[in-house]
Amino acid sequence: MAPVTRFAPSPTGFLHIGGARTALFNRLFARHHGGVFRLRIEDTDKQRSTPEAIEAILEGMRWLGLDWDDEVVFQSARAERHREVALELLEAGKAYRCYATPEELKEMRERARAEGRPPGYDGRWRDRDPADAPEGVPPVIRFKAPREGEQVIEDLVQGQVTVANRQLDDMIILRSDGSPTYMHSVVVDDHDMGITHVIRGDDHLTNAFRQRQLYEAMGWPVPAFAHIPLIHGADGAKMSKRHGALAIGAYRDEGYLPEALRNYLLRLGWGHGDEEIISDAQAVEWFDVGDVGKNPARFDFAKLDNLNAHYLRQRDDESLTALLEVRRTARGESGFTELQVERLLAGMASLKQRAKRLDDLESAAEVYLVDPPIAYSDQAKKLLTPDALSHLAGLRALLEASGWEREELEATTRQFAEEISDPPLKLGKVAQPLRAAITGSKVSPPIFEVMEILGRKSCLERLDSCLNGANFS
RNA sequence: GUCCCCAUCGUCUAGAGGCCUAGGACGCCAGCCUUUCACGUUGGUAACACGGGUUCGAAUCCCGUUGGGGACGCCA
Repeated sequence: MAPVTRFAPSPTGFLHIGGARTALFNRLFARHHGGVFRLRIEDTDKQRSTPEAIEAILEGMRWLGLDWDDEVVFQSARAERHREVALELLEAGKAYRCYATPEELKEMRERARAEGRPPGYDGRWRDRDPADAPEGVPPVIRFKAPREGEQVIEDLVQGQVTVANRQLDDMIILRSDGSPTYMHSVVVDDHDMGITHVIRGDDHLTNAFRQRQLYEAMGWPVPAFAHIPLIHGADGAKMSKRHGALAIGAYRDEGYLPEALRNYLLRLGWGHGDEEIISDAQAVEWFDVGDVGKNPARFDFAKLDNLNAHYLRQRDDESLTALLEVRRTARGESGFTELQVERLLAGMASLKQRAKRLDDLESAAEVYLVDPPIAYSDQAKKLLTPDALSHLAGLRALLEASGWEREELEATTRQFAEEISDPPLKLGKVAQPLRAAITGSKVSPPIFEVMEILGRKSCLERLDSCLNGANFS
């Protein structure tokens, strides 16, 4: 039977990096086994769920390239069905009404803790006569969990994990307002959606035991579980949603490519021999959830950057130019002119070799985007000593008559430095100030390439403005 | 407090009793390439948490210690 997996985020925050990895693994597992990957939005908490968050999650999934099958299931739309199952359990004597007040519950927990017992509900309404029900108190419905024995889960990642039933209390499946709780909805939905493999974060492991009890009470087949370890921050602390730039959109904004993030996330907790650069097709072919490690991984931006740089170099120049334009218009600035596009396309090959992220690429691309007079960095100014400026003045005269292919430009500059200049100079002595004058920066792509792309007119303009106006020393 | 899980270079990992004087990648350091920066390339640094077993032999199996993490809501 082909497996059916699902990613089931709750829209109380944005899609974060841990959720993205969970979704990735679910998708890869399904694709690998020729199964189905579904998406369910767990929006049963009406107070905290927002339409913005739902949209952000869907957008994050799409951006990351995590396409899902079938329609998105909204848990809130299924409340009636959840209630129906809860009532069925009540009818069958596998659940009961409980009238305990929040104060009583709190006290129970405190006492249990003080006495060294597992904290939780003590079952005081479990076998009580319904006639004892207090007037006017709406009850919750609790699941009558087995008290003896144990729950054994054969987790695909964690291995066999056992918990004694006495550790688990009678959980609420229907709130006093009649709405279903998460623990209950998940089981009903996973069953109804035909989920065969529940792949989710390690933080749900203990939930699995309770959920297993419910499956059994309903006589439903228990799905396979795979609880994958959580991602930790660089400091080893857990990566909470509050930890700053962790929403998936933040990675996009900082200039990470979805394929780089996918590759990075895949290698967190999973490996395939010595493979580091793994294409989507290879990922589908190689990935199996059983190979996921049990130890939590720390998030390392340096490695992500390295992967991102790799995929940046891999991208074609057109798509990179388009990406740059999108970033720009997203800030409310105008798109590129024809000339700018022409220059970017010509220069992209060496530009992308120098960038780790799109924002690096963007600032490196500035050379081709600004009009003179250009701004000079402090380091560029340092390069433009009186001596250097006089060299540039000499070079300018030769440039006037030089061919403008990069090789010709280099030959001209070399000729000036090594033959005309007295005493002779090393190429760098002239090329560096030239770079500063043309680009306003100490670093850039090969200067003769930049000059070729910029064209004669623009370069001489920049040179003149540097030579005339400026006093850099 | 109760229960559960984890433990190989700084980080991600390979390793399923001899192939391990522990491999790869990122980072870091150095060399080469070079008009800068990068790319590329060559080399280097660096780990089996600790203590007991089991075994002819343990990073790999068992137990304990320590250290990390997670779960214990009418949240999901």
